[in-house]
Amino acid sequence: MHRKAKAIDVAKRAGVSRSAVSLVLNGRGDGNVAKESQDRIRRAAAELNYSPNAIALSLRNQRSRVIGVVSDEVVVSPFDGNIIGGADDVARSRGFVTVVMDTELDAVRDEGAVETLLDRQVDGLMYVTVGLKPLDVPPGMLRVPAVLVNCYDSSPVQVLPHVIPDEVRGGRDATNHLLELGHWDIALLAGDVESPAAPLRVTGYREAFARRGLAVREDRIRMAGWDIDTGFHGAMKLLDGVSPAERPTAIMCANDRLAIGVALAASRLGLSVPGELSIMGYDNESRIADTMIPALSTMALPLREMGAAAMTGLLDRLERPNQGGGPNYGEGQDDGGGQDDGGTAASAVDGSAGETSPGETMVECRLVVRESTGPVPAGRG
Amino acid sequence: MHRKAKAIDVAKRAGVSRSAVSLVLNGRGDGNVAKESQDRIRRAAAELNYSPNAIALSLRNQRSRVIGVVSDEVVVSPFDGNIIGGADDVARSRGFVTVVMDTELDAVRDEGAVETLLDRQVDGLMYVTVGLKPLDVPPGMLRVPAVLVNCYDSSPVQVLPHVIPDEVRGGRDATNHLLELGHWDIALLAGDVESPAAPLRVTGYREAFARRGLAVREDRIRMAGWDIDTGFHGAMKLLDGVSPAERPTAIMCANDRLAIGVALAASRLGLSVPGELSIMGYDNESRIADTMIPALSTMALPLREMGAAAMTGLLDRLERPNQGGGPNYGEGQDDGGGQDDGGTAASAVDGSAGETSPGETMVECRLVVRESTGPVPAGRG
DNA sequence: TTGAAAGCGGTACCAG
DNA sequence: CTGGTACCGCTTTCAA
Repeated sequence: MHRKAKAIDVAKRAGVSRSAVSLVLNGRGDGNVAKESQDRIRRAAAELNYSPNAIALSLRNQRSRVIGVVSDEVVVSPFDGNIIGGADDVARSRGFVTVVMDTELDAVRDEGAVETLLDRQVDGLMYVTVGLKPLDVPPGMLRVPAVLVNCYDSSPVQVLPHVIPDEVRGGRDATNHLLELGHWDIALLAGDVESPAAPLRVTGYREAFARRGLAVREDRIRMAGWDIDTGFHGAMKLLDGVSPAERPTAIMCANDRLAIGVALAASRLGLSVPGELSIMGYDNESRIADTMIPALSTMALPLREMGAAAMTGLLDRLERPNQGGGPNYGEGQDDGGGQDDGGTAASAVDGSAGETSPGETMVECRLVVRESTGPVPAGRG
Repeated sequence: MHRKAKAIDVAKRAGVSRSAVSLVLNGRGDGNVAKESQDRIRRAAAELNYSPNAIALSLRNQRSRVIGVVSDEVVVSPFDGNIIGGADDVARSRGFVTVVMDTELDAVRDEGAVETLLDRQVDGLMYVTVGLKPLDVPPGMLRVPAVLVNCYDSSPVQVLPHVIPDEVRGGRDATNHLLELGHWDIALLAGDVESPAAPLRVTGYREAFARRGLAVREDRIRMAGWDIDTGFHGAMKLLDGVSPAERPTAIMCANDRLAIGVALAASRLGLSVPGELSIMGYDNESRIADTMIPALSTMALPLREMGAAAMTGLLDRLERPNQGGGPNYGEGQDDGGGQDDGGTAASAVDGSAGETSPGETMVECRLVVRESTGPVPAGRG
């Protein structure tokens, strides 16, 4: 097992110069290199298993075809990994590679990660978070085209485009699903107030009621955290010792783990799901929602689509040179306005993504109906 | 916002040559550069916010201080991300960075990922899988020091060291925990046969019984998959319509989601946990095991420790040059033996990891006792 | 103590 | 159509 072949090795073997090798292997052989030489070069390259040294290439070309992905905890946490999957798909299909660095929620580390990536000449940067949240954008991110996914610039001036799920609509559609099944007494276990996603989903819930001219009972909305135990306790309060006529006929949860807690409570109380109680999840957590007993109806986050939309927009900006959105090379005076508007990063992904405001792309959540929701019990319609 | 400063900019600003800058910033200033110049250089560097271009550095030094991590699906799946977290911790503490590429289970892509990483001059490679499994090692991995985590070379000659959890011992310790609580009729929901982990955990279960001279009832062991629904159905078969004297007093599950299914079955049947039935999980899945109702006793996989042990071993090999284990540079004849024995990659991590065979490091799982296990019910001891 | 120059592996220009 | 050469940013050796 010898060291890797380099261009000069190929050149020697084919009896030509390095430059010829370069031209041919980059498809610029015709018109510059004799057909014969081309063949010999290609053959030699294949035999030596030659591939150009990406490092040297990056140095020479001043671009690396690498997109740096920094995440707050996408890698180590069980959630939202598919954002990176979706982003990586489109990156690869366009000849880029992504390298991921996870900061494990250490805010100091993200600046370091960005600098490291920048020092490695990444052509673009993408920041991905677990769960929707405002982000203190590391300053380095402004030096190359960049995009935020599942998060948004917490500063008043939004310089970077971002891609987020349409949580309001998600909450509304989830509620609508229940409304359409005849439920009107629908409790909402809504996560905690610190998370930006929770209130948005609540807004959607309210909108769904409002659009039908139905009043929402405020005591049906409970901030209940995000975990199984809080879902359980929330449900017990709603259901335990309450007469059938008084209890909600459906419980909508801000995530699937909450829904597990509710299901646990229901079965402890001997309530059948969805016969006596419908349960709606959120997130469509893989290996959870689909295999629950009963399988959870839920609202799927469009993770892959978000990643894909973000990467598509980023690469579009990258490959459309001198169109703004690129790094500020400092050549020429910074005339006028000053603030870069983020270019046109938005890109529709199979119809489910659309640009909603300059630099903001919202992607629709997808309703997944399984077994945990059903018609409102007789007598409560 | 101008383009990044380079060494020559620092040199100009400090009124010295590029070489002086390089020397000083690499700590080799004393004895080569006048104290005064040193100060000026350092000041200039700070003012310009200079950091060397890592690409140029890699090209020049032929080493990048980057470790490439390729995973089958660690990033996109909800599991085992902490292996990478643990690995990254030690890499950073030793001045390396890790870049992660996920193949999303596409066996073709892993070869490509390895080549991409190699072309980018990574100093070492680490392959991480979700769940213990044999691996067809991509040939490129043999070109630099490399290590396998949570997987092992499927070929007969094991050239690469690997770090895996001690599943047999985990199964044994879990079973022991139940045995110590007085249970002897312990059912085992054991995953599926295709996974290497499942049979190992079963082996541990058998060992625990054997060491106490207890016979295991074969009909108590069921291959039940890995998900909530299969756990539920498995438990229903064990418990539904079975008299208290006949049913197992504890169910041990091969993972935590199985345990959720069991808990669901128990509450549907009105069985209290752990009063009438103890439930034991495996994996200590975050946000699941700790928040279940009741909180799950489980066997924690030593994910961070595995990652840390693997990275420690890898870096040790890397920084101990010409000691075998490094890449074969092809200089000098390949004398004798031929097969690289993998060097001494094993490294103890706070006492819980030990080398068990050449190139194999096993890390102990950790028993986590919570609320779902308790003393055997009266009358069944 | 300092600066000039070579070279890491490529690409691209330019003279032959 | 071909080969020589400059250059990307940095480290390192060597001569002044």
